[in-house]
Amino acid sequence: MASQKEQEHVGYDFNRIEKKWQTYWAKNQTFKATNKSDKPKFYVLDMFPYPSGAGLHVGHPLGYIASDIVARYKRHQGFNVLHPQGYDSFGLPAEQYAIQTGQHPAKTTKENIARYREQLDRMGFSFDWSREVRTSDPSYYKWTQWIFLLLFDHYYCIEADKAMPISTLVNRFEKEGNYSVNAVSDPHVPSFSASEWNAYSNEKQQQILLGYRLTYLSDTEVNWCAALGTVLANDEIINGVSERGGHPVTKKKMKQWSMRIGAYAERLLSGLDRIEWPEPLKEMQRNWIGKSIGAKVFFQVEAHEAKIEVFTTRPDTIFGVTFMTLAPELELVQQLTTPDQQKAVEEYIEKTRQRTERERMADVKSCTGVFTGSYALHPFTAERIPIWIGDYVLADYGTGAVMAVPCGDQRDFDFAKHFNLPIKNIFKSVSIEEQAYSEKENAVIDNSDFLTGLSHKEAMKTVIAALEEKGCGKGTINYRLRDAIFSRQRYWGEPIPVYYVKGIPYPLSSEDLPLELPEVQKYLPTEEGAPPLGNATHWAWDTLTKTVVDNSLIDHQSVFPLELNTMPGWAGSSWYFYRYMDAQNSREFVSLEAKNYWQDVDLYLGGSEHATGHLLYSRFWQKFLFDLELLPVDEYAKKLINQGMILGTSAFVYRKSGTQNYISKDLLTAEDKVEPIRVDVNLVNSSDELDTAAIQNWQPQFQQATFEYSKGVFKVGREVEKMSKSKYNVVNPDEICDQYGADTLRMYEMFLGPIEQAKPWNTAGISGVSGFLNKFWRLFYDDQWRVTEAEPTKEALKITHETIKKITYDIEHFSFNTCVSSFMICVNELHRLQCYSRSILTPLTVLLSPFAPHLAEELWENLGHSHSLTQEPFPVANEAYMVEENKDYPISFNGKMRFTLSLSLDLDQEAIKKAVLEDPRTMEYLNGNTPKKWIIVPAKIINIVC
RNA sequence: GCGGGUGUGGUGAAAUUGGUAGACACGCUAGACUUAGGAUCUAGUGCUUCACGGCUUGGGGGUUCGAGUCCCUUCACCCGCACCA
Repeated sequence: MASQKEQEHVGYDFNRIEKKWQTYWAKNQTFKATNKSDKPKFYVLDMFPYPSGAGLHVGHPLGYIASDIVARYKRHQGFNVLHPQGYDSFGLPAEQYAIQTGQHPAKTTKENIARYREQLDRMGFSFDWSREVRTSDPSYYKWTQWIFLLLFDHYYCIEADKAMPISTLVNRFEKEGNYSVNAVSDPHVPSFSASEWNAYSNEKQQQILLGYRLTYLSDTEVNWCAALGTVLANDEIINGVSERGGHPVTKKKMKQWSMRIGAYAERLLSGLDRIEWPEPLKEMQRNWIGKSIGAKVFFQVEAHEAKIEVFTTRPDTIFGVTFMTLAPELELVQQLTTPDQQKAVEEYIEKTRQRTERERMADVKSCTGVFTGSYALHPFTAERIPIWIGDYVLADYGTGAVMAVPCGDQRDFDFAKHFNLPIKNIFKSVSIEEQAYSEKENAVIDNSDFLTGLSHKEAMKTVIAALEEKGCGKGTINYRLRDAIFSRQRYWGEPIPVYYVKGIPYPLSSEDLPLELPEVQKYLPTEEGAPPLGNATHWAWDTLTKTVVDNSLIDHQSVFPLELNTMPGWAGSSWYFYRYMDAQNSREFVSLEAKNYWQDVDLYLGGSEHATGHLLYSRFWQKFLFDLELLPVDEYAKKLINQGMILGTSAFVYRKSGTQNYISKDLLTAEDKVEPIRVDVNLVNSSDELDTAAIQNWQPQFQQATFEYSKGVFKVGREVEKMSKSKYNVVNPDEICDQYGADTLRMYEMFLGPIEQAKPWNTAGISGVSGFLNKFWRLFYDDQWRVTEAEPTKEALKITHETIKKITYDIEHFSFNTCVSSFMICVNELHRLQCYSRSILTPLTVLLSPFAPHLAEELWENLGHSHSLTQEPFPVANEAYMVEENKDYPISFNGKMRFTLSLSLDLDQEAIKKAVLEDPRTMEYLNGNTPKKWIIVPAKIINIVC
């Protein structure tokens, strides 16, 4: 049998061993975590995968391997480890597959999950599968919907700086109106007294309350992707096109659910300082939140009731204002436009509306705008300031209006130059002939009435005080973070548990959750253009009659009384790490005992691509649930590591234009006109040589192909890019497991390089790791059992303890690649020393187990143990074994005596000091012409002190 | 444009606080054993030189007895944000 022959030279039978131990672990529930333990807890979490139809490729397990090493290591260290896994199983691909094939997304999702599970199991991960979650499972999304209802039922109180029940807000409105209420709200909420509030109709009251709720329904300018038929969140758009599919995105006004994440902007920002997340990722979140400190200024419009509110970070430059610019989308624009400018303004608005996001972004340089015909009055000088509109001003940042100070802002400067508007210099001894002067530090304000002569800092203070006193401005902090759109026009997502009466949304009772997805005939929008759930009319009425107690509250006139949109992908992933703590609980989202015991995630592993999506939204929900005292901490992950992506190495063949003739890469010349064509990387060997026979069966287009070989081989071109099915560069972990075994795959992925680095997959080096595991095996077996009871030599002890020390240190620092190297050195040494001593091999087996768990278990059993080594204490290095008798150790000597030994032995520092001072070489150094700052401690000193 | 990161042999990469640069592995070269194999083992392998030696961490400069590591400057590549007032 071929496989037997293979095993013969491979050394150990990984197929048998891996299957054996995977079965053993499953049967004995070896990795099941308990929610009660005397041991300290440790929670290691992976970002759960979306189960796509393509299955796992070798890039996916990278993070899982790293986290598994940590989980197993921590178990050895005596921790009660929670290491769960689940599936983020709502999502677009399953739905698009459903549209094409009519297969229910639940069915394909289930199949994909089964496939994922099979692949994950093969790699020997120590997941506690009894805690598995699936976001698309009603028993899970029940609680996602429940959290939605909580958000609906709360508002953000600025005084308390936390979320509070909407009922307390209603109480205040009834007693005092909203004049003194300090809450985060929609800017359009009117001011009212208690008597006005009490006189409002229920609809009006509900409308107002929506302006306060942490999730709310509003007409929002959204990113509409026509090709996908849905809206997209800002983080789902990359370079102006949809992240998924790369379709164009335009602005559109729609009634949408949003999440008032802006209320948490400051806490999301300050919380970053308390968590150990990668600095670049924190920086990304800081940028996304985009805090800027400045002021709001109100400009009275001449001969008009309206005031224009602007936000500026440079109120100190207010005397440099020569015009104002409004975003074209602003409603105010209609009111301000004078009759003779009407036509121009309308045309301009229409033009900007039609531009896609991408066009607008691509075209940053051109300067466009129109004069509205109106003027504003300067708050201090009452000068007339022309009001323009221009699409360089964004409607959804700040107030959508800017006071233009061309001398201090380059964009205002360019606009002024382009439209020949005046430019006034308010900076002392600075030329603004060529460009604006945007420097803050050295600016001295000039030509500015009471601000003249002040520095930027002083002027800021003075002008804000003056504005506030005059009642035409206010110091303000502005955030770039925008409220997150929460509605998706999709089928395969959590239904939003809301019904409508006269257009006003009311929540379903939490008793009636989950609101389950209905069966539908088709997964496309209805003919009226409503989302797919619009196809399930009977479902809507059934739900209402079953759940809404008061029949009179049901709007029988409505065409469709239930919410048709579903939740976005990030809803289910924003809290799943708490569900793992108590996954089976049907009464609570997580029990008090479970959350109090596990508290939070100690180590979270995942990709940095979630920086401004999942990782920000989940922090937001965390803080909200913390405010409600439903969670014990307000940051859920103490430490986060971004594993780098494993990239594919695509292969290309070159076809001579217009022919079926392919030419080997090394024969290509610059004159050749060729088209590069991707071919399956599995048909190419590690020397970039293509199997030209196999490729003719791969795709029909190659059946007629002729190949121009070079020295008998056909070379392909290579390019590193993202691993993806469509690029034919996917390497399947199953194949690696078949050929080398899971332990080899695990160690090789770690060996590839630092965990945080992106790196191309390359199978070439795997034989080194495979060889190492066989060498390890051969310390135990070489035709026969060779473990001895002999006392190890000093040398063997030294290398062993050095290895233990190094690997412990490296695991703690997530430097798994160097761990593998240390193992290799150790095993090579032991072979050289012919050391097969049980007292050496026993600790090494435990040491290896986080990396190559199957092999370690097998060897452990062969060493005579009847139980799994999972809970075995991790070996501890004894550094006394590491001292070499005839080696000198450097000690640094920085003026003062300061000892830095490469060993952390518990040495008598005073004794060393004395010995060093007495050593003749010390005086030699100290008296030498070139004073050295470091000296060598002779080995004998260490020996003396030891 | 702004913010962040990375540059070390043919390749992936090591180098705890500044202290023998290139550990470990792939690849390559030679050899041993072989029922000739993608097994195992030994030796060699940064560049340069016959050799002694010299040079070497993208380039240039600085601090230091000593710099891959710290500082300045410059170049290249990667990632994120992008008219944010």
